[in-house]
Amino acid sequence: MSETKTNWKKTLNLPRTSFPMRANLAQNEPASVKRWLKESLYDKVTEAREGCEEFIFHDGPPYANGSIHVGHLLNKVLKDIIVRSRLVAGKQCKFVPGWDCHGLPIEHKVMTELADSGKIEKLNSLDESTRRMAIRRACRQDAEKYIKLQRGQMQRLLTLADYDNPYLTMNPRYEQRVVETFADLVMQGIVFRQLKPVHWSIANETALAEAELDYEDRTDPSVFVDFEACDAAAVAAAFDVEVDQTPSFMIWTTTPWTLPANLAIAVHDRLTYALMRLDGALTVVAEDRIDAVAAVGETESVEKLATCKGSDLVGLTYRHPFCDRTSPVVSAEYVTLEDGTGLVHTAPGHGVEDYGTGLREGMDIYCPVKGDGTYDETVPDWLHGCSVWEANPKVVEHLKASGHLHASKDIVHSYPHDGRSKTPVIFRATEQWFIGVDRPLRDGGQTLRDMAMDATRESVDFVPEWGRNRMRGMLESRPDWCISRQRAWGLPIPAFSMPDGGVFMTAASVRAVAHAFGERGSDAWFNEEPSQLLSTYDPGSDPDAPDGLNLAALEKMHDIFDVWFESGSSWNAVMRARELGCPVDLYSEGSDQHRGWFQLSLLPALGVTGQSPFRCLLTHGFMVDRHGRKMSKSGGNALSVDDLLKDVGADVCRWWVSGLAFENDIRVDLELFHLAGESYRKVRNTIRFLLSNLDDLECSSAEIHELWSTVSPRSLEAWVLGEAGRLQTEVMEAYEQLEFRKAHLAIFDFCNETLSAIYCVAVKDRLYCDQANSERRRRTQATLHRLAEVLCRLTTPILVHTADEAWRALHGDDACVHLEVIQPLQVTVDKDWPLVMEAREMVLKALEEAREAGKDGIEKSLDAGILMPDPEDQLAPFAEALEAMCEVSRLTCSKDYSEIKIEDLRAEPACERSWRRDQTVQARENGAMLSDRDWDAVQQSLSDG
RNA sequence: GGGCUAGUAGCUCAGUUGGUUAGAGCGCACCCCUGAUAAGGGUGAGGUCGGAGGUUCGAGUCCCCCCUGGCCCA
Repeated sequence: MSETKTNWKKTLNLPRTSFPMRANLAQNEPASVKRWLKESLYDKVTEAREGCEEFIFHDGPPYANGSIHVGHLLNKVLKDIIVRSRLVAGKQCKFVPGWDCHGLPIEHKVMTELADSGKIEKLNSLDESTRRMAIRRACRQDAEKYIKLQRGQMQRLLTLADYDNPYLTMNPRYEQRVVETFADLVMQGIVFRQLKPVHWSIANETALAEAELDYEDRTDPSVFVDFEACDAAAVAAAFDVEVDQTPSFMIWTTTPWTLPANLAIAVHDRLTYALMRLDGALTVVAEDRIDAVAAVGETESVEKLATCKGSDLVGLTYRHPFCDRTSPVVSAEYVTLEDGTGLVHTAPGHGVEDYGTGLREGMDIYCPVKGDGTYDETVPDWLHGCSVWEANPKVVEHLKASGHLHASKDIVHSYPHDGRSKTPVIFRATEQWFIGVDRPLRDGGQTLRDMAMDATRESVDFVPEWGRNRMRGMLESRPDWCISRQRAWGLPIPAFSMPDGGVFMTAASVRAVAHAFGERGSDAWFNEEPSQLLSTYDPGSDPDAPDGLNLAALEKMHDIFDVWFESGSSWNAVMRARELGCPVDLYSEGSDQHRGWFQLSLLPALGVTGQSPFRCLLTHGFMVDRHGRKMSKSGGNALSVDDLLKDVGADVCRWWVSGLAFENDIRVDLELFHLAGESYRKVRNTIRFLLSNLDDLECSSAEIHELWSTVSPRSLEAWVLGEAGRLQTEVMEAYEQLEFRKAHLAIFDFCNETLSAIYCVAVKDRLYCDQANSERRRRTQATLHRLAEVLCRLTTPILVHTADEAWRALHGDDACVHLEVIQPLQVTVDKDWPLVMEAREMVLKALEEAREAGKDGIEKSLDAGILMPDPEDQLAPFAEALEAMCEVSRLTCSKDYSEIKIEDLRAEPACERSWRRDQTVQARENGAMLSDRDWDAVQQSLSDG
């Protein structure tokens, strides 16, 4: 029996293919990468699309530090899907990858390494320029190392980009463009220098941007301090009472170290304040804070003497508890009753709000704290040279001893920390460079903020749409942009100091330095004299040049640009410089870039060009672990990209990315990659089935086209090609709309349902059992061929390796699917197909019921015949197709049947070759039971040898 | 503390302007096939829609409050 079986097997056209079931992606993908690099695929594709409609995309630069993580994987793969989906749609889409190279993280790491290797002392013995150059050399090497590493990893993710010509923010030509962008802003009159409290990292002795801060819990002393009034009678008058001693104003602070810089007490005009007798002492606090203040001081007796409005207190003066000066009570809107005393300690040199009050009241922006976090000589002796953190307990002790301390208690609160050194930052007033968002531009008179609000109102698209509100909310309230840093690893701000203490920097002088940077790199700032840097500068033709300018007397200043200004100029330094197109059609990054790169690209572009650098912003969410918590390296819940690539391969990672609802949080877990692997395998096996039945198809492409394009509208082929056409439209639209998940699901459903569960099952019999070169089989093969091509082209943006592997199996090893463009697919399909599919569902259900009918149930569908009710004679023309789709031996349609009936055909003979029990089965001359079709096929294959 | 955002079957997600028994895929269970075979097919069981109120004849969908995440700020 088994021998006979084997014999029949030999006469069948069974599937055969070199396209393996197991993808072995980890092993095979690197070969694809190598081949594409060797063939210069990126250049080939951009050349092939020369002159086509363009889609302008711009890559935001990742920071050149460390190995890539899953976040990069998501970001880069999404971008690659965007680019490749435009390419397969027939558009030109260039992609220049970039890296952010300067900045604190690299410098901090390099400094740590230098310290660890004991070189830091030698470094500190060098003169300033030499020292900075030594640091810069080490930083550049470090950045280069990681660019190389990350580039390899990104290529391993099968991304297509101009990796031979990336943009690096540390390249001279890039630096030149950044400084030129700056020159334009200087020309607009919105760049200024100002003393201003900024977040200051004591550890790194630099001002920090918001983006460089981490908020962490910290324990600080929370103190309630009495400031003695100068004039008891004036206070008494404000409250309209008599007093027998000098009252105090009580303030509250969690930064006792800022008390030496106190220059005012702020109250709110409309709040009610009370004159209290607390355990015998006269004190002023907000009426609603009395209980809280009394409680924290463990006060034994509380007596309210009188009340007045805050406005009545304004103008009164008080004596500083340990500095020799008197200061005023002032009014401020931000005073609240949420905590403290309702009287706010104000130090204009140490707080943003205090600073605003100080400016308004004409106070000094007094800051006695030096860059290293210690006090200068303007404070009392006992604090000289003391660090602010040491000062906290000292100040508390001093206040206690002098009787000014009402209460002190440690509290835990959220406090800004330097993201890199993990040390707490302070607010400290320093001279910084700013780009003003509320200063009118010389051209047009609008402010950057107004322009940004206008641009984001309607001329920029947001995906998802809520990004608009988010970004506009940020723009509405953002402060002036502090663009200066006091570090070595960065692009110098080309400002010079003059002998009279003034600062020299005009649009023209900045352009001259930009030119020098473009020629010789920004290292020139450290290696060259001002006269060399300004060699192309002509004071005579610079209307902004100060009177009596003496170039020989200039000295270079030491600030560098905030790295965000560098990356925020990329629309100019890359897209305009390389004539790639600006405004750009799409920027796509994580949603944190609403405040980062998006906003900080928008502002300079508006200042320079008057318009937004992007037409659309796409954002994706952030990776969270399996419990929905944020990913952290230290938490040990981060997955390594290298491990993922070894484990599941890039195509599976890409398949996973394409299926994500990426605008929200993205749960990352190894198990999810394995699940993506299973669904990838489904797609792969479906393609494999198509390919494996094309092994013996030796028709020209014209013949194949003729075969599939002329199928009968009622044939299975017409149906499946119609479905494929729908799929192609749906997927291409989804790509266009940036809805990759939709494309992913459509492709999967098509493979899983339309092909695997329905079409492939239906055509197996004819593929395997029909004569190899019969018209019906060839037509089916032509259809499979077409389906395989459609699937390859549609999956090209996602399954980069697999689509190409299949394409090469189809068209030979010299072919490359990545040069392909989607082709229209049109075939006439009968309108009654929905009825047929409905009938199929009903038959399958009926067969299942027949199967479960007990131990005598019909278990194999080929043992069954179907009597199909067909009241309108609509199904009869599809009987052959329906029979094939249900895998039954016989299907008869008639208006005489009232419901689906299953015929038990087990008494009829089965064909030994096709296992079908069709009525033509009979004993043949060789003794075998075969159907007519199979008997013919056997004879044919024998005569063919 | 503020702005934006999310919370629907074990998992990933759909759920149109409020309207019949809340859908899909995966996974799971059971069955078939062994001529896609480390494959393929069929059937089925899973949900008080984060929680509490409210509006309405009717709410996953609208309003309010709360809880738990995420991003960005303070």
